[in-house]
Amino acid sequence: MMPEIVNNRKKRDTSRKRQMILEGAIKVFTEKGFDTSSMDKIAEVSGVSKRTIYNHFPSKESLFQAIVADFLKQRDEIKPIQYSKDLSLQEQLREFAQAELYLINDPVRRGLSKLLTSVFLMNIDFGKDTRSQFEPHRAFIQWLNSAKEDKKLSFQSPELAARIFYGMVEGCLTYSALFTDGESLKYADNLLNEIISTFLSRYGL
Amino acid sequence: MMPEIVNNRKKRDTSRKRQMILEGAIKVFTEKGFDTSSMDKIAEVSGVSKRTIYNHFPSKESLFQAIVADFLKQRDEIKPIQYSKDLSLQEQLREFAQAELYLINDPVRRGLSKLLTSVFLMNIDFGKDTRSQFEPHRAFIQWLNSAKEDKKLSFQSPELAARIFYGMVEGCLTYSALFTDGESLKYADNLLNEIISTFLSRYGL
DNA sequence: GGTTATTTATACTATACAGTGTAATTTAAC
DNA sequence: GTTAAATTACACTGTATAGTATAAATAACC
Repeated sequence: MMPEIVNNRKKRDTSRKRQMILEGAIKVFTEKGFDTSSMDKIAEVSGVSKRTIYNHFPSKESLFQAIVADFLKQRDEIKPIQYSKDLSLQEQLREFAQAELYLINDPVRRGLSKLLTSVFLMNIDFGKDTRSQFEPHRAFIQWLNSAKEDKKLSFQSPELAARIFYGMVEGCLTYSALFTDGESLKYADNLLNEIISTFLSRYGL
Repeated sequence: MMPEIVNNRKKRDTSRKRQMILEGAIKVFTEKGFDTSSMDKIAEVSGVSKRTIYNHFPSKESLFQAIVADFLKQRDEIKPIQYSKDLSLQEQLREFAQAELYLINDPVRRGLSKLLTSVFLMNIDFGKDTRSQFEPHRAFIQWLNSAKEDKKLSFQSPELAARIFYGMVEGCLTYSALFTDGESLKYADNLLNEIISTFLSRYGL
């Protein structure tokens, strides 16, 4: 954001401090979770005074929500995959899966994924937002239907096939990586190949 | 446990209160998580005085660990599946999956699963215990090898096949149920059939 | 019914922490 | 360099809560 003149008053650019706060807060929150993170600790790690945090965010919860919002926004910027007649199904499925893995390949994003997963699990209110996690299914279902029209796939229910694919990706890769702190990603290539092969064994033509 | 005589002193049976405490604590912990649960609240919900809790458990954390221990013990009592030449693969795979679903079919167990998943995610120390969650794979790998010898299955790597199966079950059913508070279990039958079909499409003979 | 382990009520300590008030200081825009 | 917004240091309030102390009440076992 650029500095603006409002009401004849100078406004300085505060985005740098804001960013420092967000980064520090991410470090602290992902280390130990929301409840056991103190604003004093966040201030210390951010290299910013506690008062400044409260100048930017009215409360600990709003700070957390800002982090969540940024994270979800970042995730939604992942490019949607369109069905392509030119690329093989394998290649396209791999791209779908890799978009899913984007969230857990980087340590910081993985930490946030862990944090949010943990919070969403125990918090009904937040949990509703998680439903949007299943929105990618919609795009994938369209992809499946396109592949079917293109006589490359065969299935009764696209919803069921979508669940199977994402279930494999999440169950074999995503959650596994969250629990092992990325350790399990060593085998990700093998597993992803196997997931795709399995999916195509079932639905391929 | 039966009352015992130790050091010539009478000991009364305290297991009833202990049980009340554990049940109350489970209610409170699963409602809001470890950190935001207070011992006063647990005492109130348990119908027991706070001092009594501390007579049974030296700290909040030890109370929590007692709950965890009970839960994991209960889970380990699930009967292991042996390969059978008489039952169809479908039937046997279904049993494996249903053993996995045992943990999330009941609301209380599901609440505990959510709680522990949430805690394990954010707590490295606890996380190690989670590895034992992958121990079931060992029995399943043996099962896979038996099925292979019996010329019913074909695969390169039993480890990979096992990951695929459990990945599907966990990704499609377990985690889904945790996030939707069991709502997603409505479709569990369809999904389980599809999982088994998919698995056998890939590895069946 | 007496003995005694267990439980309870109540009050308490100590600490951690979210959030605020304020005056001094720094910093960027002009 | 002046000005005002932004930041800082620091002291502070209020509240929540883990864990303790203790004396009285309860209940099980003989």
